[in-house]
Amino acid sequence: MPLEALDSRRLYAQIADQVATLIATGEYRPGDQLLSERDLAERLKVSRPTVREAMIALEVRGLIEIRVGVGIFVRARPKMPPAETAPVDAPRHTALEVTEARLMIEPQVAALAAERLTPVDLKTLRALLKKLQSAYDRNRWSTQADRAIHVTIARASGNQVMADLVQGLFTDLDDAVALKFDEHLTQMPLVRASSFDDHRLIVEALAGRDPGAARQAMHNHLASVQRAMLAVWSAEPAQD
Amino acid sequence: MPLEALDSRRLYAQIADQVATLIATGEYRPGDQLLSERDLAERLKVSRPTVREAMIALEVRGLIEIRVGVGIFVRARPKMPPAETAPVDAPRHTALEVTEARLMIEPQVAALAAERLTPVDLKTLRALLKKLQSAYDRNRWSTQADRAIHVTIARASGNQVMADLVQGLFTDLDDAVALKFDEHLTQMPLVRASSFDDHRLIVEALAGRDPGAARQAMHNHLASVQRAMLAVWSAEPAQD
DNA sequence: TCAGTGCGGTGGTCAGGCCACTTGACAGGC
DNA sequence: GCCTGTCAAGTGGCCTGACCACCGCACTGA
Repeated sequence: MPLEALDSRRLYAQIADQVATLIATGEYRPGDQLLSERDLAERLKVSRPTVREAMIALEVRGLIEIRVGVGIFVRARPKMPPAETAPVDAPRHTALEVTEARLMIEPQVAALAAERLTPVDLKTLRALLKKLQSAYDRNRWSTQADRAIHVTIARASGNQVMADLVQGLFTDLDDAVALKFDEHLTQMPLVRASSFDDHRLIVEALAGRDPGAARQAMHNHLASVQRAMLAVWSAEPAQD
Repeated sequence: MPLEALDSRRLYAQIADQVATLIATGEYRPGDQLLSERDLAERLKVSRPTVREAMIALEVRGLIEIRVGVGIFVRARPKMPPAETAPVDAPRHTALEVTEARLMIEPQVAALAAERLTPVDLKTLRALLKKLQSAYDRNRWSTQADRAIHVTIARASGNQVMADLVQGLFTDLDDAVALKFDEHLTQMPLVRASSFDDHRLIVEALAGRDPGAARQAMHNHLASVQRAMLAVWSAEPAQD
């Protein structure tokens, strides 16, 4: 007899594992709503604080999303095991925050890139712009080309740190909310037109090796993205 | 500008981040014992369950270890691959590049923080400044306090993305080269004096809630760090 | 028809309490 | 002197019961 030592583990961990298993096996599918904390507590014969601890553990692990006043939902998890360095709350980086961050960073990066970019960089940018245009001409939007332009500019700055940072920001945007915003872009011809023009101006400023113009162009672009985002948000608050 | 919704983050997350920052900046070192849950609750003016939630979040992240009946301890940093997007090879980010990146980012962050910082943030900054001074008075330099000031400012900006970014930059600096540079700081009274003064001016600008002054002060500081770095580099070329 | 509003459910947080565990001091037995 | 058992203090584990802020939605009145 192995002398007890069975479930000496803390209750919250046992519960968290149990739910994690249900998610892993597909019993709970992305988007599903879990029972409320009160119901879970009753069902599992534990107190609500203990359930909360388990939920927080799962949230930190990125498995669930807790929406205040609404409920607890299974998160879509397209990505790998979350690194421990990851921030505490799961959805903590909102699209709005990322945009604000981009607004602070990318204009500087663009200015630096204007001084340092190579002919190869410029060629790449022009190709991407063409790709953007071809989508635009078909009344569509190429998110891929859009992002590629920004990342290329960051790489052209010659600073690996900034390049990785900018690329990392886009990873944060791989999110239901952000993707929804992209859809809006596709739907609104005016926004699309202005966004396309923004990118054209940015590349032109870079081609002219004019740091000030590049900074300004990038700033204008992201500021208008931010405005559009706020408009969408206030007009149509949420919906998933 | 309606954008805010900063303090709406759950308490446990704020606490967890605060502690995580202290660990990241070296304020808390591996093996150190944290205050007891009860003491933390009292100190932070929150309830014990909230503290427990924060501790569980940190435990899940692998930052601390909770020993029943004993206390809570900072874990020795094992390995932890910094996210899947992070660079694979090690020394890819040089200290010089990181400094250039900081020069582009932190002045903006400081400006934002000047508009948004809370009285608590300011109190924290003043305490850190005092710590910096006490080291300075003994002809030494407190790298921990230095870093903590920068990270605190980033957190005070209210933008989690920027806060995490800045904190991440310091992780990049945990590097032989960077540490060597820090040693140089310790050795050069003039650099030390100027650096101390820089931090004082930055905090003053923040206290005055003057975004322009804060941006300028931060820029001056990092620019002089960059200059000192370049001087050291050219004077004593290689050696790694 | 549609903006306004109230209500029920949900998570967020709190206060206070009891329990089990760990540790270390200390007294008693060898 | 050294072991051993006891006991008290401190810590985390867990519970109860409560109040609040927020969200969604049905209902209501203009």
